[in-house]
Amino acid sequence: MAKRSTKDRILDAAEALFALNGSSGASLRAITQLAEVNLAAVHYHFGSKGRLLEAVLARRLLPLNAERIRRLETYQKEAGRKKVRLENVIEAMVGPALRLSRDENKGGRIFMRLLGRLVLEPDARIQDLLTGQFATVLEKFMPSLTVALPHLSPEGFFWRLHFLVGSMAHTMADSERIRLISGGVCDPDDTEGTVQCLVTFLCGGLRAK
Amino acid sequence: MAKRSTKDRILDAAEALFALNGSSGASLRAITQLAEVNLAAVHYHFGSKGRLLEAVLARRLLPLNAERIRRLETYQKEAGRKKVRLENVIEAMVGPALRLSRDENKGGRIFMRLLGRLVLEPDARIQDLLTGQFATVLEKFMPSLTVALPHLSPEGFFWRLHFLVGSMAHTMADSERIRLISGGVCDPDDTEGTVQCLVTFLCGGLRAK
DNA sequence: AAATAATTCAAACGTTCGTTTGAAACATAC
DNA sequence: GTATGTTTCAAACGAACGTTTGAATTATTT
Repeated sequence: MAKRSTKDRILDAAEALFALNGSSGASLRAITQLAEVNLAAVHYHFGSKGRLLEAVLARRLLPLNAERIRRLETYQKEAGRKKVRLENVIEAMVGPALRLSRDENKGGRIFMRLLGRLVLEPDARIQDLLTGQFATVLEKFMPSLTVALPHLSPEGFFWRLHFLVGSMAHTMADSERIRLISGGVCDPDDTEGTVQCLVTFLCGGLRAK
Repeated sequence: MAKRSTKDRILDAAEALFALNGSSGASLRAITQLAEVNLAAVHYHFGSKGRLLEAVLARRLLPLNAERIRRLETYQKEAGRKKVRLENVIEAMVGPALRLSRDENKGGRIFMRLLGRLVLEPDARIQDLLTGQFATVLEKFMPSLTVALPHLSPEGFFWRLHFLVGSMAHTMADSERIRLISGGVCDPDDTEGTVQCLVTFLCGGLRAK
Protein backbone atom coordinates (compact mmCIF):
# COMPACT_ATOMS: atom_id res chain seq x y z
CA MET A 1 0.00 0.00 0.00
CA ALA A 2 1.60 3.18 -1.22
CA LYS A 3 1.19 5.75 1.54
CA ARG A 4 -0.16 9.08 0.39
CA SER A 5 1.59 12.34 1.20
CA THR A 6 1.03 14.23 4.41
CA LYS A 7 -0.73 16.99 2.53
CA ASP A 8 -3.19 14.61 0.90
CA ARG A 9 -3.87 12.74 4.10
CA ILE A 10 -4.70 16.01 5.81
CA LEU A 11 -6.99 17.05 2.97
CA ASP A 12 -8.86 13.76 3.07
CA ALA A 13 -9.31 13.81 6.83
CA ALA A 14 -10.31 17.48 6.82
CA GLU A 15 -12.85 16.87 4.08
CA ALA A 16 -14.41 14.05 6.07
CA LEU A 17 -14.60 15.84 9.39
CA PHE A 18 -15.58 19.24 8.02
CA ALA A 19 -18.42 17.50 6.18
CA LEU A 20 -19.53 15.57 9.24
CA ASN A 21 -19.24 18.20 11.94
CA GLY A 22 -19.05 21.52 10.13
CA SER A 23 -16.16 23.88 9.81
CA SER A 24 -16.26 24.96 13.44
CA GLY A 25 -17.32 21.58 14.79
CA ALA A 26 -14.30 19.77 13.39
CA SER A 27 -11.10 20.40 15.35
CA LEU A 28 -7.60 20.33 13.95
CA ARG A 29 -6.73 17.81 16.62
CA ALA A 30 -9.39 15.42 15.37
CA ILE A 31 -8.36 16.00 11.77
CA THR A 32 -4.65 15.40 12.35
CA GLN A 33 -5.42 12.36 14.47
CA LEU A 34 -7.56 10.84 11.70
CA ALA A 35 -4.85 11.67 9.16
CA GLU A 36 -2.19 10.15 11.43
CA VAL A 37 -0.19 13.32 11.19
CA ASN A 38 1.31 15.76 13.65
CA LEU A 39 -0.89 18.62 14.80
CA ALA A 40 1.53 21.28 13.58
CA ALA A 41 1.58 19.82 10.07
CA VAL A 42 -1.63 21.65 9.21
CA HIS A 43 -0.05 25.03 9.81
CA TYR A 44 3.15 24.03 8.10
CA HIS A 45 1.40 22.94 4.91
CA PHE A 46 -1.67 25.19 4.84
CA GLY A 47 -1.04 28.10 7.20
CA SER A 48 -4.31 28.06 9.12
CA LYS A 49 -7.56 26.20 9.59
CA GLY A 50 -9.38 28.55 7.25
CA ARG A 51 -6.93 28.08 4.43
CA LEU A 52 -7.10 24.34 4.91
CA LEU A 53 -10.84 24.53 4.30
CA GLU A 54 -10.25 26.57 1.15
CA ALA A 55 -7.78 23.97 -0.10
CA VAL A 56 -10.29 21.18 0.55
CA LEU A 57 -12.86 23.07 -1.50
CA ALA A 58 -10.62 24.00 -4.40
CA ARG A 59 -9.34 20.44 -4.82
CA ARG A 60 -12.74 19.18 -5.96
CA LEU A 61 -14.65 22.27 -7.06
CA LEU A 62 -12.31 23.37 -9.83
CA PRO A 63 -12.28 20.00 -11.66
CA LEU A 64 -16.03 19.61 -11.18
CA ASN A 65 -16.91 22.92 -12.79
CA ALA A 66 -14.44 22.33 -15.59
CA GLU A 67 -16.21 19.03 -16.29
CA ARG A 68 -19.61 20.75 -16.35
CA ILE A 69 -18.45 23.24 -18.94
CA ARG A 70 -16.70 20.58 -21.01
CA ARG A 71 -19.90 18.55 -21.06
CA LEU A 72 -22.03 21.50 -22.12
CA GLU A 73 -19.63 22.25 -24.94
CA THR A 74 -19.88 18.66 -26.12
CA TYR A 75 -23.67 18.96 -26.32
CA GLN A 76 -23.30 22.28 -28.13
CA LYS A 77 -21.03 20.71 -30.71
CA GLU A 78 -23.49 17.83 -31.16
CA ALA A 79 -26.35 20.24 -31.75
CA GLY A 80 -24.45 22.21 -34.35
CA ARG A 81 -26.36 25.39 -35.10
CA LYS A 82 -29.61 23.98 -33.67
CA LYS A 83 -30.36 24.76 -30.05
CA VAL A 84 -29.29 22.32 -27.39
CA ARG A 85 -32.12 20.30 -25.84
CA LEU A 86 -33.06 21.47 -22.35
CA GLU A 87 -32.56 17.94 -21.03
CA ASN A 88 -28.95 18.04 -22.19
CA VAL A 89 -28.23 21.46 -20.72
CA ILE A 90 -29.58 20.37 -17.37
CA GLU A 91 -27.70 17.08 -17.54
CA ALA A 92 -24.46 18.97 -18.10
CA MET A 93 -25.23 21.04 -15.04
CA VAL A 94 -26.35 18.41 -12.54
CA GLY A 95 -24.91 15.20 -13.99
CA PRO A 96 -21.22 15.74 -13.24
CA ALA A 97 -22.00 16.96 -9.73
CA LEU A 98 -24.27 14.07 -8.95
CA ARG A 99 -21.84 11.53 -10.35
CA LEU A 100 -19.08 13.01 -8.24
CA SER A 101 -21.37 12.90 -5.22
CA ARG A 102 -21.84 9.17 -5.77
CA ASP A 103 -18.23 8.26 -6.50
CA GLU A 104 -16.87 6.62 -3.39
CA ASN A 105 -13.33 6.42 -4.76
CA LYS A 106 -13.07 10.16 -5.11
CA GLY A 107 -14.70 10.76 -1.76
CA GLY A 108 -17.34 12.78 -3.54
CA ARG A 109 -20.16 11.76 -1.25
CA ILE A 110 -18.36 13.35 1.63
CA PHE A 111 -17.42 16.43 -0.35
CA MET A 112 -20.98 17.14 -1.41
CA ARG A 113 -22.14 17.00 2.15
CA LEU A 114 -19.51 19.55 2.98
CA LEU A 115 -20.65 21.74 0.13
CA GLY A 116 -24.20 21.60 1.42
CA ARG A 117 -23.01 22.78 4.80
CA LEU A 118 -20.89 25.62 3.47
CA VAL A 119 -23.68 27.24 1.50
CA LEU A 120 -25.03 28.73 4.72
CA GLU A 121 -21.67 29.51 6.29
CA PRO A 122 -21.21 33.26 6.90
CA ASP A 123 -17.44 33.28 6.35
CA ALA A 124 -16.74 35.80 3.60
CA ARG A 125 -13.77 33.94 2.12
CA ILE A 126 -15.86 30.82 1.64
CA GLN A 127 -18.86 32.69 0.26
CA ASP A 128 -16.75 34.55 -2.27
CA LEU A 129 -15.14 31.32 -3.39
CA LEU A 130 -18.49 29.55 -3.81
CA THR A 131 -20.39 32.35 -5.53
CA GLY A 132 -17.41 33.08 -7.75
CA GLN A 133 -17.30 29.48 -8.92
CA PHE A 134 -21.06 29.39 -9.47
CA ALA A 135 -20.94 32.64 -11.43
CA THR A 136 -18.29 31.20 -13.75
CA VAL A 137 -20.44 28.17 -14.49
CA LEU A 138 -23.64 30.16 -14.87
CA GLU A 139 -21.99 32.52 -17.34
CA LYS A 140 -21.20 29.60 -19.64
CA PHE A 141 -24.67 28.10 -19.28
CA MET A 142 -26.69 31.29 -19.67
CA PRO A 143 -26.93 31.36 -23.49
CA SER A 144 -28.07 27.75 -23.84
CA LEU A 145 -30.49 28.11 -20.96
CA THR A 146 -32.20 31.26 -22.19
CA VAL A 147 -32.56 29.79 -25.66
CA ALA A 148 -34.07 26.60 -24.26
CA LEU A 149 -36.47 28.50 -21.99
CA PRO A 150 -37.85 31.34 -24.12
CA HIS A 151 -41.20 31.39 -22.29
CA LEU A 152 -39.71 32.62 -19.02
CA SER A 153 -39.37 36.23 -17.95
CA PRO A 154 -35.99 37.16 -16.49
CA GLU A 155 -37.55 37.04 -13.05
CA GLY A 156 -39.10 33.65 -13.58
CA PHE A 157 -35.87 32.42 -15.10
CA PHE A 158 -33.75 33.20 -12.07
CA TRP A 159 -36.30 31.90 -9.61
CA ARG A 160 -36.41 28.55 -11.34
CA LEU A 161 -32.66 28.42 -11.45
CA HIS A 162 -32.76 28.98 -7.71
CA PHE A 163 -35.19 26.09 -7.21
CA LEU A 164 -33.01 23.92 -9.44
CA VAL A 165 -29.98 24.58 -7.28
CA GLY A 166 -31.99 23.64 -4.20
CA SER A 167 -33.10 20.27 -5.55
CA MET A 168 -29.66 19.51 -6.85
CA ALA A 169 -27.84 20.50 -3.66
CA HIS A 170 -30.24 18.60 -1.45
CA THR A 171 -30.00 15.46 -3.54
CA MET A 172 -26.22 15.53 -3.55
CA ALA A 173 -25.63 16.56 0.03
CA ASP A 174 -27.92 14.12 1.78
CA SER A 175 -27.87 10.93 -0.21
CA GLU A 176 -29.06 8.58 2.50
CA ARG A 177 -32.13 10.49 3.65
CA ILE A 178 -34.14 9.43 0.60
CA ARG A 179 -33.60 5.79 1.53
CA LEU A 180 -35.00 6.49 4.97
CA ILE A 181 -38.08 8.50 4.05
CA SER A 182 -38.96 6.22 1.15
CA GLY A 183 -38.74 3.16 3.38
CA GLY A 184 -36.06 1.66 1.15
CA VAL A 185 -38.00 2.09 -2.09
CA CYS A 186 -35.47 4.57 -3.52
CA ASP A 187 -31.81 3.69 -3.97
CA PRO A 188 -29.47 6.69 -4.06
CA ASP A 189 -26.65 4.41 -5.20
CA ASP A 190 -28.37 4.03 -8.56
CA THR A 191 -26.56 7.07 -9.86
CA GLU A 192 -27.76 7.16 -13.46
CA GLY A 193 -31.33 6.47 -12.40
CA THR A 194 -31.13 9.36 -9.99
CA VAL A 195 -29.67 11.65 -12.65
CA GLN A 196 -32.45 10.77 -15.07
CA CYS A 197 -35.15 11.23 -12.45
CA LEU A 198 -33.71 14.57 -11.36
CA VAL A 199 -33.33 15.85 -14.92
CA THR A 200 -36.92 14.90 -15.69
CA PHE A 201 -38.18 16.67 -12.59
CA LEU A 202 -36.13 19.79 -13.23
CA CYS A 203 -37.07 20.07 -16.91
CA GLY A 204 -40.72 19.65 -15.98
CA GLY A 205 -40.44 22.40 -13.43
CA LEU A 206 -38.51 24.70 -15.74
CA ARG A 207 -40.97 24.27 -18.60
CA ALA A 208 -44.10 24.66 -16.45
CA LYS A 209 -46.72 27.28 -17.30
CA MET B 1 -41.70 48.67 25.86
CA ALA B 2 -42.68 45.56 27.74
CA LYS B 3 -39.52 43.55 28.34
CA ARG B 4 -39.78 39.93 27.37
CA SER B 5 -38.91 37.16 29.78
CA THR B 6 -35.40 35.84 30.23
CA LYS B 7 -36.40 32.56 28.65
CA ASP B 8 -37.73 34.24 25.52
CA ARG B 9 -34.77 36.55 25.20
CA ILE B 10 -32.44 33.55 25.34
CA LEU B 11 -34.50 31.70 22.73
CA ASP B 12 -34.42 34.68 20.36
CA ALA B 13 -30.70 35.24 20.73
CA ALA B 14 -29.95 31.53 20.41
CA GLU B 15 -32.06 31.27 17.28
CA ALA B 16 -30.21 34.16 15.70
CA LEU B 17 -26.70 32.99 16.53
CA PHE B 18 -27.31 29.30 15.90
CA ALA B 19 -28.66 30.28 12.48
CA LEU B 20 -25.75 32.54 11.70
CA ASN B 21 -22.84 30.50 13.00
CA GLY B 22 -24.15 26.97 13.39
CA SER B 23 -24.81 25.03 16.54
CA SER B 24 -21.13 24.61 17.37
CA GLY B 25 -20.07 27.99 16.04
CA ALA B 26 -22.37 29.93 18.35
CA SER B 27 -21.14 30.11 21.94
CA LEU B 28 -23.33 30.43 25.00
CA ARG B 29 -21.32 33.48 25.95
CA ALA B 30 -22.24 35.22 22.70
CA ILE B 31 -25.87 34.14 23.06
CA THR B 32 -26.27 35.34 26.63
CA GLN B 33 -24.49 38.57 25.79
CA LEU B 34 -26.87 39.25 22.90
CA ALA B 35 -29.83 38.36 25.11
CA GLU B 36 -28.47 40.63 27.87
CA VAL B 37 -28.73 37.78 30.31
CA ASN B 38 -26.35 36.07 32.69
CA LEU B 39 -24.32 33.17 31.32
CA ALA B 40 -25.67 30.71 33.88
CA ALA B 41 -29.29 31.51 32.94
CA VAL B 42 -29.09 29.11 30.01
CA HIS B 43 -28.39 26.16 32.26
CA TYR B 44 -30.93 27.28 34.79
CA HIS B 45 -33.75 27.51 32.25
CA PHE B 46 -32.78 24.88 29.69
CA GLY B 47 -30.24 22.57 31.32
CA SER B 48 -27.63 22.47 28.55
CA LYS B 49 -26.69 23.92 25.19
CA GLY B 50 -28.17 20.95 23.37
CA ARG B 51 -31.53 21.24 25.07
CA LEU B 52 -31.56 24.95 24.32
CA LEU B 53 -31.24 24.13 20.63
CA GLU B 54 -34.09 21.66 20.89
CA ALA B 55 -36.25 24.31 22.54
CA VAL B 56 -35.45 26.79 19.78
CA LEU B 57 -36.54 24.24 17.21
CA ALA B 58 -39.71 23.12 18.93
CA ARG B 59 -40.92 26.68 19.45
CA ARG B 60 -41.41 27.24 15.73
CA LEU B 61 -41.59 23.78 14.20
CA LEU B 62 -44.63 22.53 16.08
CA PRO B 63 -46.90 25.49 15.15
CA LEU B 64 -45.60 25.44 11.57
CA ASN B 65 -46.47 21.80 10.98
CA ALA B 66 -49.82 22.24 12.67
CA GLU B 67 -50.56 25.07 10.25
CA ARG B 68 -49.60 22.92 7.26
CA ILE B 69 -52.00 20.18 8.29
CA ARG B 70 -54.77 22.66 9.08
CA ARG B 71 -54.38 24.18 5.64
CA LEU B 72 -54.48 20.81 3.89
CA GLU B 73 -57.64 19.91 5.76
CA THR B 74 -59.23 23.17 4.64
CA TYR B 75 -58.51 22.31 1.02
CA GLN B 76 -59.86 18.80 1.57
CA LYS B 77 -63.10 20.21 2.96
CA GLU B 78 -63.37 22.57 -0.01
CA ALA B 79 -62.94 19.72 -2.47
CA GLY B 80 -65.61 17.61 -0.81
CA ARG B 81 -65.39 14.12 -2.26
CA LYS B 82 -63.49 15.28 -5.31
CA LYS B 83 -59.73 15.05 -5.19
CA VAL B 84 -57.74 18.08 -4.02
CA ARG B 85 -55.89 19.91 -6.79
CA LEU B 86 -52.16 19.27 -6.78
CA GLU B 87 -51.52 23.01 -6.65
CA ASN B 88 -53.45 23.21 -3.40
CA VAL B 89 -51.71 20.24 -1.80
CA ILE B 90 -48.33 21.73 -2.60
CA GLU B 91 -49.40 25.15 -1.42
CA ALA B 92 -50.42 23.67 1.93
CA MET B 93 -46.99 22.08 2.18
CA VAL B 94 -44.71 24.95 1.15
CA GLY B 95 -46.90 28.01 1.67
CA PRO B 96 -46.94 28.13 5.48
CA ALA B 97 -43.22 27.45 5.67
CA LEU B 98 -42.37 30.10 3.12
CA ARG B 99 -44.63 32.65 4.73
CA LEU B 100 -43.03 31.97 8.08
CA SER B 101 -39.61 32.29 6.48
CA ARG B 102 -40.56 35.77 5.27
CA ASP B 103 -42.25 37.00 8.42
CA GLU B 104 -39.85 39.38 10.10
CA ASN B 105 -42.01 39.78 13.18
CA LYS B 106 -41.84 36.12 13.99
CA GLY B 107 -38.17 35.94 13.24
CA GLY B 108 -38.95 33.27 10.69
CA ARG B 109 -36.25 34.31 8.27
CA ILE B 110 -33.66 33.51 10.86
CA PHE B 111 -35.32 30.28 11.89
CA MET B 112 -35.42 28.91 8.38
CA ARG B 113 -31.75 29.52 7.96
CA LEU B 114 -31.19 27.54 11.13
CA LEU B 115 -33.36 24.74 9.82
CA GLY B 116 -31.30 24.62 6.64
CA ARG B 117 -28.17 24.22 8.69
CA LEU B 118 -29.54 21.54 10.97
CA VAL B 119 -30.56 19.21 8.17
CA LEU B 120 -26.93 18.14 7.78
CA GLU B 121 -26.10 18.13 11.48
CA PRO B 122 -25.09 14.66 12.71
CA ASP B 123 -26.47 15.07 16.24
CA ALA B 124 -28.93 12.22 16.79
CA ARG B 125 -31.30 14.19 19.03
CA ILE B 126 -31.72 16.84 16.34
CA GLN B 127 -32.10 14.35 13.51
CA ASP B 128 -34.75 12.39 15.35
CA LEU B 129 -36.66 15.57 16.09
CA LEU B 130 -36.55 16.74 12.46
CA THR B 131 -37.36 13.43 10.77
CA GLY B 132 -40.07 12.75 13.32
CA GLN B 133 -41.73 16.06 12.55
CA PHE B 134 -41.41 15.51 8.81
CA ALA B 135 -42.86 12.02 9.09
CA THR B 136 -45.89 13.39 10.91
CA VAL B 137 -46.54 15.91 8.16
CA LEU B 138 -45.89 13.44 5.35
CA GLU B 139 -48.32 10.94 6.85
CA LYS B 140 -51.12 13.49 6.63
CA PHE B 141 -50.20 14.54 3.09
CA MET B 142 -49.67 11.08 1.62
CA PRO B 143 -53.27 10.28 0.63
CA SER B 144 -53.86 13.59 -1.18
CA LEU B 145 -50.47 13.42 -2.86
CA THR B 146 -50.80 9.89 -4.20
CA VAL B 147 -54.28 10.65 -5.51
CA ALA B 148 -53.02 13.81 -7.22
CA LEU B 149 -50.03 12.02 -8.76
CA PRO B 150 -51.35 8.69 -10.03
CA HIS B 151 -48.81 8.50 -12.86
CA LEU B 152 -45.84 8.07 -10.53
CA SER B 153 -44.38 4.80 -9.34
CA PRO B 154 -43.63 4.63 -5.61
CA GLU B 155 -39.97 5.14 -6.42
CA GLY B 156 -40.59 8.14 -8.63
CA PHE B 157 -42.98 9.53 -6.06
CA PHE B 158 -40.44 9.59 -3.25
CA TRP B 159 -37.67 10.94 -5.43
CA ARG B 160 -39.77 13.86 -6.49
CA LEU B 161 -40.78 14.51 -2.92
CA HIS B 162 -37.08 14.62 -2.16
CA PHE B 163 -36.44 17.16 -4.91
CA LEU B 164 -39.39 19.21 -3.66
CA VAL B 165 -37.92 19.36 -0.18
CA GLY B 166 -34.63 20.54 -1.64
CA SER B 167 -36.15 23.42 -3.59
CA MET B 168 -38.29 24.42 -0.66
CA ALA B 169 -35.52 24.28 1.90
CA HIS B 170 -33.09 26.17 -0.28
CA THR B 171 -35.61 28.91 -1.03
CA MET B 172 -36.48 29.35 2.61
CA ALA B 173 -33.03 29.07 4.10
CA ASP B 174 -31.16 31.42 1.83
CA SER B 175 -33.53 34.19 0.90
CA GLU B 176 -30.99 36.80 -0.09
CA ARG B 177 -28.92 34.71 -2.48
CA ILE B 178 -31.52 34.94 -5.22
CA ARG B 179 -31.27 38.71 -5.15
CA LEU B 180 -27.54 38.45 -5.66
CA ILE B 181 -27.41 35.89 -8.47
CA SER B 182 -30.34 37.48 -10.31
CA GLY B 183 -28.69 40.88 -10.17
CA GLY B 184 -31.68 42.33 -8.31
CA VAL B 185 -34.28 41.06 -10.78
CA CYS B 186 -35.89 38.75 -8.21
CA ASP B 187 -37.29 40.04 -4.94
CA PRO B 188 -37.49 37.42 -2.17
CA ASP B 189 -39.58 39.84 -0.08
CA ASP B 190 -42.48 39.39 -2.50
CA THR B 191 -43.71 36.44 -0.50
CA GLU B 192 -46.87 35.56 -2.38
CA GLY B 193 -45.12 35.91 -5.72
CA THR B 194 -42.44 33.54 -4.52
CA VAL B 195 -45.01 31.04 -3.26
CA GLN B 196 -46.82 31.09 -6.58
CA CYS B 197 -43.60 30.72 -8.56
CA LEU B 198 -42.41 27.87 -6.37
CA VAL B 199 -45.74 26.03 -6.51
CA THR B 200 -45.77 26.32 -10.31
CA PHE B 201 -42.26 24.97 -10.56
CA LEU B 202 -42.90 22.10 -8.16
CA CYS B 203 -46.17 21.07 -9.77
CA GLY B 204 -44.51 21.11 -13.17
CA GLY B 205 -41.73 18.92 -11.87
CA LEU B 206 -44.08 16.55 -10.09
CA ARG B 207 -46.31 16.12 -13.11
CA ALA B 208 -43.48 15.69 -15.62
CA LYS B 209 -43.41 12.64 -17.88
C1' DA C 1 30.62 12.84 3.96
C1' DA C 2 29.41 17.33 5.01
C1' DA C 3 26.16 21.04 4.41
C1' DT C 4 21.79 22.75 3.41
C1' DA C 5 16.98 22.60 2.99
C1' DA C 6 12.46 20.53 3.98
C1' DT C 7 9.60 18.22 7.05
C1' DT C 8 8.04 16.24 11.43
C1' DC C 9 7.66 16.28 16.24
C1' DA C 10 6.45 17.04 21.42
C1' DA C 11 5.42 20.64 24.17
C1' DA C 12 3.60 24.73 25.40
C1' DC C 13 1.22 29.33 24.44
C1' DG C 14 -2.93 32.16 25.59
C1' DT C 15 -8.09 31.86 24.65
C1' DT C 16 -12.37 30.36 24.70
C1' DC C 17 -15.49 26.78 25.53
C1' DG C 18 -19.70 24.43 28.32
C1' DT C 19 -20.69 23.79 32.83
C1' DT C 20 -20.90 24.27 37.96
C1' DT C 21 -21.12 26.68 42.28
C1' DG C 22 -22.83 29.32 46.15
C1' DA C 23 -24.15 33.53 47.47
C1' DA C 24 -27.07 37.72 46.37
C1' DA C 25 -31.43 39.59 44.72
C1' DC C 26 -36.12 39.15 43.99
C1' DA C 27 -40.77 37.45 44.42
C1' DT C 28 -44.47 35.45 46.94
C1' DA C 29 -46.47 33.50 50.92
C1' DC C 30 -47.72 33.55 55.81
C1' DG D 1 -41.82 41.23 58.65
C1' DT D 2 -40.19 37.02 58.53
C1' DA D 3 -39.88 32.79 55.87
C1' DT D 4 -39.87 30.25 51.52
C1' DG D 5 -39.20 29.44 46.92
C1' DT D 6 -37.57 31.34 42.45
C1' DT D 7 -34.44 33.69 39.64
C1' DT D 8 -30.05 36.17 38.79
C1' DC D 9 -25.31 36.96 39.41
C1' DA D 10 -19.95 36.99 39.48
C1' DA D 11 -16.54 33.82 39.67
C1' DA D 12 -14.34 29.83 38.85
C1' DC D 13 -13.79 24.87 37.02
C1' DG D 14 -11.34 21.68 33.85
C1' DA D 15 -11.21 20.69 29.08
C1' DA D 16 -10.51 21.67 24.37
C1' DC D 17 -9.47 24.99 21.01
C1' DG D 18 -6.13 27.27 17.11
C1' DT D 19 -1.63 28.57 16.90
C1' DT D 20 3.46 29.02 17.79
C1' DT D 21 8.03 27.44 18.87
C1' DG D 22 12.47 25.29 18.53
C1' DA D 23 14.64 21.18 18.41
C1' DA D 24 14.84 16.52 16.12
C1' DT D 25 14.50 14.08 12.05
C1' DT D 26 14.55 13.18 7.15
C1' DA D 27 15.60 14.42 2.35
C1' DT D 28 18.32 16.80 -0.98
C1' DT D 29 22.34 18.85 -2.73
C1' DT D 30 27.33 19.68 -3.03
